[in-house]
Amino acid sequence: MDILFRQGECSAREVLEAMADPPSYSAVRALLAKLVDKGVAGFRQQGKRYLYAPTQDTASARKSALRHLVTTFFDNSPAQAANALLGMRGDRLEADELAELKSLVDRLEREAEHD
Amino acid sequence: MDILFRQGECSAREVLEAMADPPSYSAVRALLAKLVDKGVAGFRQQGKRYLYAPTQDTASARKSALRHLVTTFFDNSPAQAANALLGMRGDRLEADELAELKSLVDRLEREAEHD
DNA sequence: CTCAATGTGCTAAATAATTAGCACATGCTA
DNA sequence: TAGCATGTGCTAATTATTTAGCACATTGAG
Repeated sequence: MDILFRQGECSAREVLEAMADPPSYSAVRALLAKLVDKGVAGFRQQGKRYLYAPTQDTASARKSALRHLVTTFFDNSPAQAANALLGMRGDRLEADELAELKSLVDRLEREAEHD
Repeated sequence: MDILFRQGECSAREVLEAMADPPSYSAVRALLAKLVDKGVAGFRQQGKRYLYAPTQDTASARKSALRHLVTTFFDNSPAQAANALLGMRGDRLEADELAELKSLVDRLEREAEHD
């Protein structure tokens, strides 16, 4: 599923190639079929091949992944998690993203005072 | 593993009880034994029972979980992820956490100008 | 002490996942 | 057109996981 979310629509072979420690092609096909009949993935036919994609929309998948991570590793504190996140270096930090973050923090601060 | 990280050291039965859709007790025992011999979990004996815990330290487990999430869902942009995180409502947002966040954002801002 | 609860070690059977590999269809190139 | 690469549908066999349940040890209550 992670691969489908990261890469978007992809074929059985593409999923296989994206896997860290790939099983056989047959196993990947069986797995994708299982995801489909569990309902978490869907597919469409393009030419001769099937392209698989998650059924859940990205926004809600993101939200539940975040919630899970915050629950598991950060004792239900999103702020603590955000803190750790901003400490990750070496990745893109665009100016507009920063500005947005700043205004978010400001807003949260005002809301906190408000209580 | 998530359960071990969330709850810390726990017994086979506790793991079973914490599982969303629990298999049999035997299956949990087999699973924990497998985690141990894969090296990702360890255990110590307390009285008659075994308490299992992750071998990886919390800090690095957090870091790799974050990295994985950012890669999978946020196109490698920690700022975007932090943004989404701060948008999660209904959880603890302590004043000191906010202050820390604010100073972090400020620091990142200065570093950005610096380039 | 005696008994019940709870834990581990173990095993054998059932169930599920993975694998290799076939037939057959489609797209591409020579 | 013919040949090859790549795709699906399918099956049978191997391998892994899950299960129930046994014997036995330890803990705690009465």
